[in-house]
Amino acid sequence: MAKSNNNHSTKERILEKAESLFAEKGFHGVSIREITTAAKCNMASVHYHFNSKLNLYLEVFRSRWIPREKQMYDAFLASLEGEEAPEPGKVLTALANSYLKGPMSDEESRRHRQLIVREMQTPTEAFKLAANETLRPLFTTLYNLLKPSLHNGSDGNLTFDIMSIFGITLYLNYSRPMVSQITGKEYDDTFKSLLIDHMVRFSLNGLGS
Amino acid sequence: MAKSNNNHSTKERILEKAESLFAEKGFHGVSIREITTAAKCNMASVHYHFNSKLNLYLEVFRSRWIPREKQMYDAFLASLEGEEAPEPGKVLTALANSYLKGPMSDEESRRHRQLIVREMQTPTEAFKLAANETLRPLFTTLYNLLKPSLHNGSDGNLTFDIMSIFGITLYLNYSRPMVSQITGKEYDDTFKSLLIDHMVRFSLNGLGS
DNA sequence: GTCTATAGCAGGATAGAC
DNA sequence: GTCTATCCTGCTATAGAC
Repeated sequence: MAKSNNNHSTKERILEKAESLFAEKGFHGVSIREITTAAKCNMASVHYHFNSKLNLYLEVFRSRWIPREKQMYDAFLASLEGEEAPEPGKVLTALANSYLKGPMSDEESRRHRQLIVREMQTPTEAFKLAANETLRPLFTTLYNLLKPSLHNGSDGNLTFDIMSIFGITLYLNYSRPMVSQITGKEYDDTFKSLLIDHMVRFSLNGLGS
Repeated sequence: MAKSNNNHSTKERILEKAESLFAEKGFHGVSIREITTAAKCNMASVHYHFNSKLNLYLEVFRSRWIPREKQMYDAFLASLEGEEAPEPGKVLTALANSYLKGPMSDEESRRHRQLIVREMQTPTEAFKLAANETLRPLFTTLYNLLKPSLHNGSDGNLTFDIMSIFGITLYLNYSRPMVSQITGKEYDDTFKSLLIDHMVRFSLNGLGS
């Protein structure tokens, strides 16, 4: 299948550049030409390996996005060390560390979340994949972990709470340019850990626990 | 300029359909053909009235998005009735009612927020316009209204808090399909007021006041 | 498995009649 | 101000050599 004497086969290089460009510009904003130029190969390779542009896009999710998201989910579970009923503060800290820190570079994690936000706006088959294989399990786990700690036992509220925590997490992805544009201030080194601290504090307060 | 015997001139019909389609599919996802078919006029009209597709897109912001956002901002200010130091609960309730209820239909307000979220992901000239003319004033106003009530006097925290409130507000726009897809539950009539209640409660808690 | 060459089509933009 | 007709570019996809 892959050329055996290459660290990164053409197929892998295409997937990598495709993910990066789709995240940055969206499906319709990128051409196959652009992808293959970046991947230093010919346009025809995309059709040889993936049949079509749309299928390349879906393959980005299948072979890169979903496995990466599952890794973060596993890291999240692992950092709770199988505790029966961890406190909400511990749950949210574990969540933030696994999903916002994790092993990825800033750029990689930014792209990762850009892809799913684009899918939320204009869902394709990829969103169903992501929802069923990663988002729903995470939601269910969070729901079960947080439910016992709430004095206010309304299920509906907790559902919305978790959606808001998702929202903050995704949205903070875009905060750096926004904060600069809107407040005029500049953030750099400390920005990431500030975001994580904020996310934990705000969400924990938001839950009302 | 406009045909005087028409309630909605061709120019207006183009703007209206363009806004709707750009919101739904993004700039690159829509063709001029699609817009003019929906507006029941010919392709050449776009170039006659707007010179180019990009300029039509920008004009959607200039002549529709920004005035609408300003209306909501004014309604927000009006509902505070010039109080000196309203409590955070009152500020957030006014915010939610002006920005999430307001005079718009559900579909209209959904499109309104879709446009700005797309700009946050892939900013064009339109984002600068929106940031300078509407988002920054709103941010500054909220900052000044909320600052006196906080026991924790850190400026940086309040900046992030407001960004998170923006995030929740924008993200809840997409919640209905998300909640259904992820939880399997269905929401309908009561969904909107549930969202508003949730947004006020969660944000108020999040602020820690 | 990767390349060149090209088919075939859809896109934005323009010219000019009315 | 609105239309028809058309240009031309850039796109996806395919054929076929190596």
